[in-house]
Amino acid sequence: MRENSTREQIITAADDLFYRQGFEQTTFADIAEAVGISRGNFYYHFKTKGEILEAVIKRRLANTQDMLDQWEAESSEPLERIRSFVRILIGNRGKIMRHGCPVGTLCAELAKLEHLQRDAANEVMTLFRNWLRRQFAALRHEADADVLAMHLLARSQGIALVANAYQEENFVDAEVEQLLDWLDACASQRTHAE
Amino acid sequence: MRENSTREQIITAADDLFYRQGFEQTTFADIAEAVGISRGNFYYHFKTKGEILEAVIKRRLANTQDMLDQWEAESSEPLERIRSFVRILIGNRGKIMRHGCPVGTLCAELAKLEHLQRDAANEVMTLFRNWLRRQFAALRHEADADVLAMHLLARSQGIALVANAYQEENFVDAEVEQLLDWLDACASQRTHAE
DNA sequence: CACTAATTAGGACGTTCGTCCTAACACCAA
DNA sequence: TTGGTGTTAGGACGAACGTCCTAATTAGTG
Repeated sequence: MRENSTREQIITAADDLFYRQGFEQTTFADIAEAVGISRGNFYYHFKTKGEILEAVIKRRLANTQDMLDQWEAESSEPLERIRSFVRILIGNRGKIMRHGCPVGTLCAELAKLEHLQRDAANEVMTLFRNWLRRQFAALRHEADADVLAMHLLARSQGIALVANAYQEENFVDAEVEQLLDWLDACASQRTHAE
Repeated sequence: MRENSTREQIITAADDLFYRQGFEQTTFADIAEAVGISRGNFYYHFKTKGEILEAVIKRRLANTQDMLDQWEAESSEPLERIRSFVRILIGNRGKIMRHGCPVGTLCAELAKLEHLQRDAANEVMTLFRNWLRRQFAALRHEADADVLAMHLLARSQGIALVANAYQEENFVDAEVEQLLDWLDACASQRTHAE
């Protein structure tokens, strides 16, 4: 159960390759080369390619949950917490322009394949959705918290997809600023309305 | 050069299958079965699978251009023209929930494959981008016409991607309404500012 | 050290796919 | 009818892939 076990290395390499090349496009040979092990060795750790995907999604779920927990720990202000979410578009700007959003691109690919793990991939997005919903609810937006969460999700996904297509840095920056403005308006609107 | 030639039928079937299953996931056998011809017959019309994709994108470019031209012909008001763009999210809501946006999903897939036709796929999106830019410019938003066009593109793509993941009709409707409100604010803001 | 279980390497196997060849068929002009 | 061109069917071919088996190696335990 050590951290750098072969199994963990396989998941790490697969996670990266699934993101950069997509699930279907990534072969056992690709992962084997990245880890530095034999191709036949896979069967001992994972019976099928789907099991590797399952493990990758499981790890992404855990990592995402950790990140969300950290954002909650770093600030008690829901507004600031949501800003942390928006800012990952800046922090990961380079990666997003090259390969898109890891969450969105995987959901999109598995949706087209009507893959068994489709629901599992969606769970990662749902993790963000529910977390954002709780933050908006804490912002006194109980009634439309889910609508706002979905809106922010969609805006982020749209930015990532278009950024991936055109690779224009300024676009991401400008959109993030608009998103932060929208967020401020969102917060103050409810504060003044009471 | 007749309309229902085998070549045209192949492009039609490939267009549909690429949309529903993705490019990589669609095989020659799939297309052959859909058209009702032999698998070996492809080589006479297209040398490679990439050539089929090329023809499909070419047709999509033409169809898109026709649609944009029609929107321009139907109304002389740029605001109303842009509304036509937004409303395709409603008109194609069912298809989008099932398979995503044809433009966005193809761009996303080819970006991951670093495919040769990647730029060609982006051209379809650019067709919308430039058309929207011209409409916003006509709305007295000359200075930020491209920024607004990109914003609308991203919003639309985000809605399509999230709708595809969650398949919630209400979400699409609510987002489209917000988009139309944003559009109205966009138009009146500039009108009142002069 | 000896023995057992865990782990790995290498490759076989069957399938699927894109590509390509060739013989046969259809249509049309002379 | 005859000849030629356009079109189609069927299958061959090699490569790539996921899967699976087995022998060899390593690590852990008494």
